[in-house]
Amino acid sequence: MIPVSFFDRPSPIVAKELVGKILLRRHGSLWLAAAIVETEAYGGEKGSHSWLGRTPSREPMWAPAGTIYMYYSRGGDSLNISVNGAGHAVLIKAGRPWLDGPSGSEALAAMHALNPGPRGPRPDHKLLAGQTLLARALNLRVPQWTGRQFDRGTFFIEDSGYRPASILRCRRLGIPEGRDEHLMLRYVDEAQVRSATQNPLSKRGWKEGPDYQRLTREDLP
DNA sequence: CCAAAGATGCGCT
DNA sequence: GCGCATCTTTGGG
Repeated sequence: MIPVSFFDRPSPIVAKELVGKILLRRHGSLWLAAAIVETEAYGGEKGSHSWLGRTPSREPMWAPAGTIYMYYSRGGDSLNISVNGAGHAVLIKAGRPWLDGPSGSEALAAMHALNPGPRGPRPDHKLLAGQTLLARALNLRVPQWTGRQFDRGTFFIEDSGYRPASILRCRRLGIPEGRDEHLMLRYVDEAQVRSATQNPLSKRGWKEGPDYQRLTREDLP
């Protein structure tokens, strides 16, 4: 289990270093397992939920680093973790099934059952390719988890040793104009980009440098 | 009580 | 790329 101190750092650092880590979620006798493919960092800037005001449902954003913050929007639950800084957090935006987990392919079948597609099963690489899809496949709901801490008995994050060879850093998605939408606070494991919500490389008009940057070995821990 | 927005997902073109 | 379904939270009456 990743120590709480991991989260007690600025949101861009935590967001970048969470890419490739493993979410482990107990489901009956199984452990559902997913590798994190995409994250977004949120601080005190506009665009962050904390900027909208401190309300009961957003309170976990101000809780000590490592606290789970979940919210419901547009028909689905989303998973976040509070980090260093008042009202700062990281959003877990996409993942992929991790078959080297404790329950192997049994966990994969369970995740498919928890998150079926509208017309039959989804392709494996799309099973957790979105923030609400990820929460659904891991059976994470706002009422049960917001405001709580990770716990090695039911839900925690592990370092498998996997290190992305390159991470793409680009703009966050869904941020309205005028709300710091240009900030480069989204992080995607380039090797797993087909499990991300959008591919920065194939987005029309986007060029390396101004629109996205590639972080490689020297930039990564 | 109700309207409106919201860190989205999906199907169709 | 665009429109529509989704449903909780919020804030104003």
